[in-house]
Amino acid sequence: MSQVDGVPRRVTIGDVARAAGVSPSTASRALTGQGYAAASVKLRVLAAADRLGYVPDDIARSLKRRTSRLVGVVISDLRNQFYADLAAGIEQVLGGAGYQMVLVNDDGDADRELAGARTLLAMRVPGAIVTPLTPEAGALLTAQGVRVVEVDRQMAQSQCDAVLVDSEHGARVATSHLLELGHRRIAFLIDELEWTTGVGRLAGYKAALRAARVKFDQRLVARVGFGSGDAATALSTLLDARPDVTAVFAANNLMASGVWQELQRRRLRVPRDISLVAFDDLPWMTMVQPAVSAVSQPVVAMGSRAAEMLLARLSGEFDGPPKTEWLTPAFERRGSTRKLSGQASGPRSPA
Amino acid sequence: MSQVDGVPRRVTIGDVARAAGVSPSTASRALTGQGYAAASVKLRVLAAADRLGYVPDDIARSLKRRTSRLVGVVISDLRNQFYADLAAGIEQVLGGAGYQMVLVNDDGDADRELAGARTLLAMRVPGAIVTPLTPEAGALLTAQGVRVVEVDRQMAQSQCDAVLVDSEHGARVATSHLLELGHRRIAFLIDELEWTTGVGRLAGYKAALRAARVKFDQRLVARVGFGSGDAATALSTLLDARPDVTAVFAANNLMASGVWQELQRRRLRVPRDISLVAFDDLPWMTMVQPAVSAVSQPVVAMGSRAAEMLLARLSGEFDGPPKTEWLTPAFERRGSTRKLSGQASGPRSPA
DNA sequence: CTGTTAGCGCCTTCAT
DNA sequence: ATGAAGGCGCTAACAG
Repeated sequence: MSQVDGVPRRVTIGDVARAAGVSPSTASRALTGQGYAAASVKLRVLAAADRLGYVPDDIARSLKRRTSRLVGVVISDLRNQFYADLAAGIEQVLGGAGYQMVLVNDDGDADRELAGARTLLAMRVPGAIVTPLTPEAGALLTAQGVRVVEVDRQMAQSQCDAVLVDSEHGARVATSHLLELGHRRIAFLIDELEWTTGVGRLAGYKAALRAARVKFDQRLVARVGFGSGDAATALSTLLDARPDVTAVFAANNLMASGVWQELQRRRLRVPRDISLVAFDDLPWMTMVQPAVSAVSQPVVAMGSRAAEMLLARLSGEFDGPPKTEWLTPAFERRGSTRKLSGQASGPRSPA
Repeated sequence: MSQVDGVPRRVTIGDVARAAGVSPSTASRALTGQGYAAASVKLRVLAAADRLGYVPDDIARSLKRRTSRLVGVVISDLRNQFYADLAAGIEQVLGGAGYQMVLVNDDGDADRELAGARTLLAMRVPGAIVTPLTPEAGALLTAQGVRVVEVDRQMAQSQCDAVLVDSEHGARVATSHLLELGHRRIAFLIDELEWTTGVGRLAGYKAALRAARVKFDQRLVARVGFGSGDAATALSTLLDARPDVTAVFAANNLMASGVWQELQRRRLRVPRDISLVAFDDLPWMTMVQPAVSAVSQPVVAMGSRAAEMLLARLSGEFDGPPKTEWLTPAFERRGSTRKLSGQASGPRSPA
């Protein structure tokens, strides 16, 4: 009955069938509810299964059905709350539908992204949700029949569903806010311009300037590395070169954090000496004094929505051509932005 | 060759074998490296596999081997950075060893934890890492031969490995710090006293008081609900009842956040009017002014270590009785704590 | 409504 | 060193 090590052999559907006095197939039908099974028999089988502590083997089931109940989720950095929230939203919907989430972190590395895709392929996942780094990984999966939904950003070439936030809109609103307050020289910090996110945010910034008839100045745009201290350094350099800057737009939460630290280090008073807006709203932004005005993205909802779209694809309920959904971010005006005072063109007052 | 929908039938080891002119068994040996295979044959098989884009089917492989390369990770709340960091640490180690992480969020609900355990059982995971809510889930897994490692907290009855932070030590150091600064009436906010974490933190707090010969006052301990605003409310009630409180110990990052907000709302100046220490250090604690003194836990390392222990168990490399490892937290003294001024017994100055 | 048969894709004896 | 055969646990046809 049990093995030497004390772990009993797992009970199979055969055991249940025997205990209930039926064939394995009948047991299977009774258990899964697929196909015919007399009510009385069904009861007997269920009772036997319960009594024996039967747990169906998903592996065998998946092999037979040629697909699993696993959904791959490939994100860039779980330690960034943005991605964690995304994953949380995804997991919530997936779990509710009986699917499991296999989480792969690619650390922003395209090779790891591709390796992750290959792993998912080997696992025969029916679908995947990715924050894409390159078009390759998604293409590989799609080519093998895996349903893919891109979240947060979209790779131009990709031919799959996507759930995105309207970056352009968010950045435009935030920038317009600064412009309305009288700011004219607004530094724009961003760490990438390859994805729809970076491109969209810069486009929104520019669009707002254009609408306000303020000339775009390339030198106010700082392209920042991905390191944690890079934003602070970049801002430092920029502020030294351009003492006339009166506001900063940090294009994501990492930049915002670096900017905040640098402003503190320089003892610049926000918003008196300089105004700040961030794209992507995080809890710390309302804990600091003053709270940081930010473009708030519905991150968890974005994850949930992506999972819903994927599930609809998998169930066949939704079968049209690739669809892209846009979620609208909300601008949260808080204390870090204020009307530019009298000497609009004067340099910042030193600490 | 390919099906109507354009998705080619997946290439199996049989296809590879045929292309290489060998039998499936030989192809298997060549591909896995298990068993004999002539060098030349191996090369031919590998080439064929590569050419055909062969991806071994993990499901079939798992069925045969009766175990998968998936490790279950059950945590309480991915949106809490603590758990996200834990998961990140786990994923990093797991991924490096060719394992995948199935992430299950139980939302602090015992039923969901148990359901998650059952799912993992069905998936035939060889191991799981859990932040336990109850002993049941872990016991169920262990009983079925799944290797379980508990992280962060330990359920008394459990007979499995665990990686924990020394809560008692951390809380003692933080409390002693306050005592050394002259504080005598230190509020202690905690949301649970069922787990080793809560118990340990309270024990550390008490131990420090004892060492300083300060009488423990039960009325200074606020038992707080799990909601986001609960900590603020609880602190509010406590401060009203005890205007003589001069310092607050928030026993986790959620409490700390609630406390911070309440102190802000009351316009209490930290550390002048009241000192604050937190257990569990989060980024926002160094962004606010003053920065919050905190017991910093090696969260990512704890996750990594748990994964390492699990892998050692799975490989058979480690085979002794259950082992519990303790990681030591570090106290980060920052601006939120300061020496109690002259009128040590006077009430806080009103805002 | 039920049982028999077959096979998902792989690996692993066991012969050769 | 290689191939043939069998089976992991389950379920979908098919026959009854």
